[in-house]
Amino acid sequence: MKNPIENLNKIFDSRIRLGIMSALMVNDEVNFNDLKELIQVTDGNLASHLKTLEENAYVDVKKGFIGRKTNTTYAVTKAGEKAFKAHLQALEEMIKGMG
Amino acid sequence: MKNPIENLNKIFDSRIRLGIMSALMVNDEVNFNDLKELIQVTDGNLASHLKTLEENAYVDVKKGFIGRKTNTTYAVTKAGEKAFKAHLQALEEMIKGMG
DNA sequence: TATTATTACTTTGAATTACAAAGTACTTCT
DNA sequence: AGAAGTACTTTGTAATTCAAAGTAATAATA
Repeated sequence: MKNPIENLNKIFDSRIRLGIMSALMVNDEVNFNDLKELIQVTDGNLASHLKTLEENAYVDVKKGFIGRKTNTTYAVTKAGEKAFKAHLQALEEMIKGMG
Repeated sequence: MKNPIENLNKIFDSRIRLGIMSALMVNDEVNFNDLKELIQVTDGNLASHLKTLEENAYVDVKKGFIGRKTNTTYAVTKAGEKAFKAHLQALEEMIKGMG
């Protein structure tokens, strides 16, 4: 038997970061408030998890406008997509290893 | 879009507890040292994560012997199996939600 | 024009969690 | 007798997580 968790990415241990990534994998971009609504976190908390993802270059920020209102949207980077897919792969292997 | 993480079990956010559960799902029972080897944790750390799982009634302890040596083995409970399967289900739904 | 609201944060502080290391009790092997 | 193994518990620290409050900029409302 081999270590079932060695290929899991520590960044994605956090359910909130998992949720963010999974939302960003589906949609080309998602704005701050929609993410907040979706994942049910406080804005401060969301901002700090997004920051962690940004620091790891898994997520990009795009500051824009809807009409005249500020609208910050987030999107996964290539690296983020790759890392997340690898994590899912590791999860699948862990589950498969369970026959 | 619905919250992708609401059905994830918080107990299984921890990679180590995930690893323990996944090892116990495959094998009817696994002893302390094999788990330690497999998951690569210190014994104190392993013991405390096992305790968390025991407290949640996801895991049972069986104290026995191999010859004359003490041998403590761990096994998933019915409840643990159910909870873990539900968690995996939630993960799968999260991934599937990603098309 | 004043004020209230909204967006997207940052900062602060507290609580929780995780971890390694050391200590313990019991047994077994040499 | 002494060393080693098993399965812990305890201790202390570090890291993580979180809510709440504060902030700055703009926009909507009265």
